[in-house]
Amino acid sequence: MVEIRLADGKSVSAQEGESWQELANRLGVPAVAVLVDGELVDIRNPVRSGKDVRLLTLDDDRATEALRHTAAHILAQAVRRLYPGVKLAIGPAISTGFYYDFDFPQSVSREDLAKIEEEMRKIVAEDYPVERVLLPRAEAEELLRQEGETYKLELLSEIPDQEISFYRQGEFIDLCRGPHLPSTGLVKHFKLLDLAGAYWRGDATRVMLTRIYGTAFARAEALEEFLRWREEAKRRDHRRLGPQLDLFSIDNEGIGAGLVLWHPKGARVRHEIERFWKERHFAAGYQLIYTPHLGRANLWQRSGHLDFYREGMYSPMDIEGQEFYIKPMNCPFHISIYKTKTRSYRDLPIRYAELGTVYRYERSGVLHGLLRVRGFTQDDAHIICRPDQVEEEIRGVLKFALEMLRTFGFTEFAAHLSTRPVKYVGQPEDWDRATEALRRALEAEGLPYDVKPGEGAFYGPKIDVDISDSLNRAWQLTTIQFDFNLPERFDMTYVGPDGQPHRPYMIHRALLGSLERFFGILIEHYGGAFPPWLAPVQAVVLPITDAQIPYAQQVAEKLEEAGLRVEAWTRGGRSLGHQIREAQLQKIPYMLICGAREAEAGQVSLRLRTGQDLGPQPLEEAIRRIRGAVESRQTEL
RNA sequence: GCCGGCGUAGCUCAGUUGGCAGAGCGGCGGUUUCGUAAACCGCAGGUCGGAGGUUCGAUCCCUCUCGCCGGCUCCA
Repeated sequence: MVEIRLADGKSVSAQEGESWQELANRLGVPAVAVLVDGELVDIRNPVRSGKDVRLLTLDDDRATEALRHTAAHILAQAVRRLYPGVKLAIGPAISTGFYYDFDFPQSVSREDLAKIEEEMRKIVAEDYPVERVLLPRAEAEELLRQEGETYKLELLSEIPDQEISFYRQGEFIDLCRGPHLPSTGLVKHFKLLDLAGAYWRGDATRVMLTRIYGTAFARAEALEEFLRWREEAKRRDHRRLGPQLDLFSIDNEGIGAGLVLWHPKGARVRHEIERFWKERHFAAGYQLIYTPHLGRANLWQRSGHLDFYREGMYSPMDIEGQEFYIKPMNCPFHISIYKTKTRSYRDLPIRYAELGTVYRYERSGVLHGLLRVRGFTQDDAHIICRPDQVEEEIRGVLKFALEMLRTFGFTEFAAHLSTRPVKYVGQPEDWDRATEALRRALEAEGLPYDVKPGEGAFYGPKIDVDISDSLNRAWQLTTIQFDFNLPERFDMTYVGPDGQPHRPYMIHRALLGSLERFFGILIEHYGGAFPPWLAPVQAVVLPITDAQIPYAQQVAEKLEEAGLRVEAWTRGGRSLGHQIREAQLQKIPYMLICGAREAEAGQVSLRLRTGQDLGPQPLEEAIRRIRGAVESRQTEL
């Protein structure tokens, strides 16, 4: 007998060898999968004891993974029917749906997706039961060999088990771990989305397969919502909004891929970001520094970059017989400043901050608007401190980071703590102290985090903070990393109370990541409609007829005197509706409308970007409102 | 880099089964002076991404090249 404790606290007992399906039937639950102590399990599997067992029905979000996995199999089955000779690779469920990788005998394009989807609908209508089949290893191998599934054979060779699980639906059978839904008829709401190349096992030295992406949901509304979400993401794409709002451009042919041109409006946003960033850094005890873009080969030799980071660096240039490299990182320069004199324990902590522009080689195919570029400015800083200061410093940085991100309108965070990998430098005691400091800082801030064991860099443990944007997409921004490598390599020291040299701790951190990437994320988060303090143009003055042009100019001057970024649209000949539409498309937060009545009374009619009409009011009142929103750096108008 | 798709006016896009290159928006000139998301008329604007080839003739077909978009393990 097996004792099973259900989520509602009740316990049930089941026969040894009984399946979850039989148990669910006995309890009258229309379950399609099971969650046993947090692990998704196939409903056909034999029962096992568990402390927290949930029988999942189709509409349970936690069953979605099984639903999508089954959808992937239906895709593979359809492709098999339509393209004899195709070989199957892998087809998992992913966070946004599922995919399946194929080796097609012929080339397949997007236009073929409709045909494949149609075949999938037939398979759903045919409603095959999905059976789990356990085969002895030899038989499994024989089956795959018969089918010519060379990729599956490779996967099989890596499975240690002697009994191999397959899933069968109709004429289709696939090597698969599961779990799956009980039948294909349950996959009602799905759509194929995309087609792309993907290396077998993600390895660029191996063959290129064709990957078909799709998604599936239990409810039609959820699928529709997902498709709407995708459309919205497309609409907010910073690569579309950037040129549209005249924020930036990238001239691949004229200048080079991955190199960003900041137009006046984008540069204004950047300036406001930098201004705020510097103000806060000074307040937090950082010292601002500037360092060059080039450094001699021996610098990069000593830092180890030439040994470990060469593929990310550009070829050296020759200057009077000396090799120079353009910098991929700022650290060696910061360290060089530290080393210009003897440092006392009393001098620490030292916090050097720089908006440092670096250049890194990225393969052409991975470049992506502002999010992945070859030249970018890191909001970099290095904290050099004594062992007894580590904890306070880390807490300070984390708190500082969250404060800054909140000001930019991000409120949802998730952190990751990455610990010591197998290959590492430095002393284990240092690693432990550093890791503990990171952990305690996360707890002090009440930040939810997960631990990624062994995921730290070879030179130190780290915290990464992801934000989630207005479309619920996660972006990694802040990173706080210990470095036990460079202080050693550069022999950084401070003189302790004992008069002896000691090795300081060095913490490397970036809060926003890079200004380019952060700007791209901001554009998408706000859909180009920046909060007033960041908006390149904060207000626009619109004269209703040409007679109000002089008044509009006066109004604009008043706003300028109040320190606001304002445009007066005085070219004339445009209807109010036209001007409003224009201002709306440019996402200018405030529109000050001047007609004859307003000019007469020294008023303006205030319209917000949100479409809200606040009506006529004294000019001073409008200015007060706008200044208030700007100075408080609030996200609302 | 690799696989698939795509490059036509400043922008969004039509189009030609190989025969003088099209619209809307934007720009410019004029008319209109207008109350909360597009007034009206006219004009200019193109090496049809680039190079080579096939052809009487290429934006269209072929080859190469440059660039863009989607993607390149969330392990069966």
